[in-house]
Amino acid sequence: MQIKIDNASTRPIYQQIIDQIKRDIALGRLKAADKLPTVRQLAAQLVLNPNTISKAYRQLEQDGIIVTRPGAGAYVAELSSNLSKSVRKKLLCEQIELLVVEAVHMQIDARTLGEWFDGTAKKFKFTDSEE
Amino acid sequence: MQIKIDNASTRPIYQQIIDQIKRDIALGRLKAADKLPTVRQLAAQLVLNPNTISKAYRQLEQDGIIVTRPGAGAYVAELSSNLSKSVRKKLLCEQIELLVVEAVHMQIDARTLGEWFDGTAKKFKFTDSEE
DNA sequence: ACATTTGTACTACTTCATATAGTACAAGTA
DNA sequence: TACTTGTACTATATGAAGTAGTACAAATGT
Repeated sequence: MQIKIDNASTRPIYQQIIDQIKRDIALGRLKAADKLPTVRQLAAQLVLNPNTISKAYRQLEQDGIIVTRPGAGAYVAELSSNLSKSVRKKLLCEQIELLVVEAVHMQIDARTLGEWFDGTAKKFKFTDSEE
Repeated sequence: MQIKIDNASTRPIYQQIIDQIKRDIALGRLKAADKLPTVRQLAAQLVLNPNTISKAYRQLEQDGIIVTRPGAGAYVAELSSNLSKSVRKKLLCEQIELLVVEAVHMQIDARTLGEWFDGTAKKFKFTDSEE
């Protein structure tokens, strides 16, 4: 596990850990059933309090991203979502709006933003389209 | 000004105000030189402390989104960005990554996400492309 | 069976962001 | 001059974030 904490960031540490684990899974670097570092291992490696790692793992388990078992460890779960399609669309579109608003205020034109979007999306392992 | 505060949201109130003013500008509902509500007006309307509104306005002025003058009021500024293109790209692409990671974990395929992205972007008034 | 490892739960504490409350002031407006 | 407006300041209360330390139940390895 290669996780980097940016202490200058306003983003909470436990959230940065969540971000990077979810990112590694979405990139395909972590796959279902892969073992994650133990809470104490990762805490030692990042020089953080174990409670902070535990908080990140707890949140990831809550969201169905990983499975944890005391004594065994933490493992990547199968991709799944218990949310309805409409709720997922609502959540994502809210995030898309914030992104687009930022782009407009940065005076980035629509074509350029679209290119950056496509270029970024290309790196990730999406679920197959249902066609 | 039509601003709605979601008290159930984890997003700070002053940030919600910033979000919605930037959104209205990006949508074209607010244009350069338009007058914003006074701090005390908006505080009374939303039943909030004037300091909270002031914090939002201060942040917006800091980001060059609005111009404020004591005695006169707050006005929408011209669109501009003092950031280099590379910094803007970095900031936006980080936000795009977070969005795409969320989409992958929600099992939304690339084509669907692209459609939602285009559909949302279409509503906003982008800077013209330089072609 | 036993010792170890692992995630979890809990309390206590510090620090910082958020939000409110109230006052005061300088600049612009009428 | 009287009023409005954004700003600055102090003080206070609340909650999140992070650290520190202890304890416990479940899984593992021997």
